[in-house]
Amino acid sequence: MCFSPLCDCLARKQVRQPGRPAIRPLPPVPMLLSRYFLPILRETPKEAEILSHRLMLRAGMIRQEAAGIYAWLPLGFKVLQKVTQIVREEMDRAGAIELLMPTLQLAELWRETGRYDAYGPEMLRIKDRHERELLYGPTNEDMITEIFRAYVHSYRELPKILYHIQWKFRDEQRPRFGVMRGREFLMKDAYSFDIDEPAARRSYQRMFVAYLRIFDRMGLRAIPMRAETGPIGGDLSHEFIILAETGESGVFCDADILDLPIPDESIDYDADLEPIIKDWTRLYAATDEVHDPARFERETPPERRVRRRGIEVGQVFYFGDKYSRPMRALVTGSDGVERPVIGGSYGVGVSRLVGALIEANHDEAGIIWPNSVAPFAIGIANLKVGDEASDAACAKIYGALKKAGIDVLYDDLDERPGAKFARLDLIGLPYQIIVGPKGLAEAKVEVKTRRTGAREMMSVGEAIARFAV
RNA sequence: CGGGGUAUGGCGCAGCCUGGUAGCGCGGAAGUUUUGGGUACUUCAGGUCGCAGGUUCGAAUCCUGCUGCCCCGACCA
Repeated sequence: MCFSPLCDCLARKQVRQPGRPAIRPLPPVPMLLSRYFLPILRETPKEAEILSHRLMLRAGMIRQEAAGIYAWLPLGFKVLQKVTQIVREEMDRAGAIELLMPTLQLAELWRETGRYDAYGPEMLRIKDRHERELLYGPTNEDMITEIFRAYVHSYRELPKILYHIQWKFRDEQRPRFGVMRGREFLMKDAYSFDIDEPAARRSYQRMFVAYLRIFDRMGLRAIPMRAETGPIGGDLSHEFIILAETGESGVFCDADILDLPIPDESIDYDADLEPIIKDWTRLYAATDEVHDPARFERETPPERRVRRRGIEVGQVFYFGDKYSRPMRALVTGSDGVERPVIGGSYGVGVSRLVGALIEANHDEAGIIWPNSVAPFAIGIANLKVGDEASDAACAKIYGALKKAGIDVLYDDLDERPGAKFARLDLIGLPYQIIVGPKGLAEAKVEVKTRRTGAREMMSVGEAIARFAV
């Protein structure tokens, strides 16, 4: 089994081999609960309807500041960072290049594509002190195209995929479901630039495969579903949907999709990705918006027909010269002819993913984080603070795990055991090491796996060896 | 954007109909007690009752306007 702190294969392995510890300590910030900022709510705020929203509020992950606008408290922010980092690593692996564009954009830019007037009240418009019209970016096609055209003029510099992870604002008529449908949200948006349609198709495939890996690393089974392509047409648009009871859209797919293999980290993005895409798009998969019952029944045997609910966590699409033509983002081909660069864009709802992860991973007691995104990998509960043996055992375990570079939260508060159990279960750390006089009387501590509820008594040394490599 | 709710201490709520010094539970502080799944008790702190007007001797309560938030629909990463 792989224990390397630098290896990102662990989340997936853990999902497929439940019960085996796999810790991914990045970035490790060991913490004493007495020094942390973790405002747990015992009762559920009434405004929270959906489960992930309730749990995020109760676990002290977020605080609502306005409709659809949230402050990310330390625990929530840690998860958000871990999700962000996975997205970043997989984009980088696929050859995309990170930059950072501003949240505010000039209206003038959006007028070039006609989108300033077309976008509607969903776009937040602002004026500065000089009465210049600005907007809080709901997306960045216009700006990235502006950047691209300023510097790139030759096919020799292509292909390029640029991305950033930045806050967006869409003034939704009705924000709800906590971070799943906020007005302000964190999104990874990537943009590809190619000389022609076949090349653009290859960029699309790169992002498609990268998306399979991103969600897989978070322990999510995201199903690419053919989506509406808008005015440009073509067959190149997919939504990535994860199955969850509380999903917003109905989902219909072939059960076999759920077992398709995910390309591992050794994948060569420069190779032909067509076979992978074919595998993943061969079987029926559609949201209720584009669902074709007749075709579903024709192509999918009854026992493989899956009818569930799903949450959209990503979308990829090809848009050709929709922006490059009006904005005159032109590149010269090998034939010496200047033509609009061919583009696509690729979004992942990063902050939404945090909510979606909870929707897909919880029980009555609270959240159950997949290892790869857990805010802390392990929680240590000292059931009797002040008891010499308990304090010493906890200190030893905490010190060893900390030294091993593991993200560990040590509950050193002087509280009742019941409160500690309830809190640890609520915040959903994958493993709990429970230390108290009863166990220590037999020189044992208890290691509990949150997901399965399995408990195992072992010595302090064994508990440390279990997690620290 | 249509429809419906709601606004009282950090959180969850009662009080409003039938105006008369603002209450309960949780949480917080101090203490006693307890100690392996949210312990019990005592004491304490904490609220211009969303905002602005109006009616009245007197308004959380009645009237008018505004705002925030939530839910149901149509729309969206």
